[in-house]
Amino acid sequence: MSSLGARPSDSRSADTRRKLMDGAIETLRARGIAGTSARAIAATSGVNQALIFYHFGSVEDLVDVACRQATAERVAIYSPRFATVGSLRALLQIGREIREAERGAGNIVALAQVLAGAQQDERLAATAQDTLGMWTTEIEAALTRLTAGSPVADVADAGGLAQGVAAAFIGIVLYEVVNPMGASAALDTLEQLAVLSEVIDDLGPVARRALRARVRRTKRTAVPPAAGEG
Amino acid sequence: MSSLGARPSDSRSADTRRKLMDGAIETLRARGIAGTSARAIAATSGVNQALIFYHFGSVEDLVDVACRQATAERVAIYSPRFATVGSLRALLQIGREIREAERGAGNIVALAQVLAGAQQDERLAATAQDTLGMWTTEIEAALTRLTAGSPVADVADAGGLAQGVAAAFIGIVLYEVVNPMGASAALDTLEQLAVLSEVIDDLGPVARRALRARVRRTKRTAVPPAAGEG
DNA sequence: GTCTATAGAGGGATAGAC
DNA sequence: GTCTATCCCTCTATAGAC
Repeated sequence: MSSLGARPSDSRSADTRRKLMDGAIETLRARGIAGTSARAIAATSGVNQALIFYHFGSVEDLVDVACRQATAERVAIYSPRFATVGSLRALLQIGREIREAERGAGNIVALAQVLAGAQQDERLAATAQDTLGMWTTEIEAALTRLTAGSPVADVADAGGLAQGVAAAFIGIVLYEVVNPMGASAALDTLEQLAVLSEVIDDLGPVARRALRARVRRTKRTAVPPAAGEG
Repeated sequence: MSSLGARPSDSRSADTRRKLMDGAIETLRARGIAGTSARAIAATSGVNQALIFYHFGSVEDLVDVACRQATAERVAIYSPRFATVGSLRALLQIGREIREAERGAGNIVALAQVLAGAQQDERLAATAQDTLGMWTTEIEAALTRLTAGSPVADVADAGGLAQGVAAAFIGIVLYEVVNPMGASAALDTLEQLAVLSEVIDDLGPVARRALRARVRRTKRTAVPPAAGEG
């Protein structure tokens, strides 16, 4: 109301908070979990270092809030596409686009860093669980819808598959910096496995029934030991 | 020869180097890439901090040498099994056992930390590339052998699949701390996808030929867009 | 709400005694 | 080859001026 005196929800304050949250993600991306210090975030944000503690209490708290916010925004962008995607390959295509977009903006890379830090820090573990959960929820819903009635659904439950896909995605993003060609090949392979599932869905009813029966039978058998083992 | 005066290759020196290499891996596992300092490694190893710089030059150099050595030793243990494994499911079973064994010793967890650090550090990137390469070489050889003549080989090249499997494995190991149940479900799902490939291999020649033709056709078609997209 | 300055802990790396 | 002691840097977090 008054032109002087900042209110708690002042736009200047909100602006500072926003700059720090963006700066935290950018710092995670560019300098990793080990390099994400209060000083580094402040420098990236163009904000005084002491304001991190004034607004968020600690660096960890800032990282937590920033990741939740950034991930929620990213997921919201892709959510309509997850909800309407028409095939497993198209789902993987969304994955490719997210990966491409993230090469610039870098939110997945930031999440990967948080996940690495989560191994030693319960605070970061909670952040990682919740933010990754935002993605897996979308993926699981899409997978459930797309595999309904397919023999693939007999073989893999959507929840486990979604978590596996998300974890694999993180691994591939990390691996990409080390070996860009390898990461590409890995994604191509995932896509081709999706082709396989489409092919299976397109089989005639007779072949499909035979396949389904065989899946049930094979799932019950033990893993055959390798040659030379007891 | 003489009982006094340490030679360069003295057993005491070798012992110190060994303690530091083991300590570096253990520190990576327990405290993460961010917590792997010279002081922390020295404390874990029970060795004076200054000896890290005397023997290895820098902390990064020690981490590099330690990872290469530890990974080579681990790979050597599993190499005979990779070489004789008889099915994709049995291959995944090896993966499960490695994961179980690593939960205690922690070499894969250490590699995951190096991979996270590799995003910002070229030295660690080289370490990560080479050590992960030791694993993917084994996996690729096994996959090439196991998918020879199978329709799966038409769909996924062994190199890309091996890199994808290794990257996914790292992702799952990282995810495990955050969500143990989810990581288990992810591995179960991978195993069940392997079942699917066995089922495909067991199809009769007619169904197999049809499958193969359809794979070729589908690989050429574009991804159908989701509803509501341009 | 934002800033400067600083306390106090921990970091890499080295000098020099033994 | 090993150890102590130390330099100088960066870190988190806070106190206090504005």
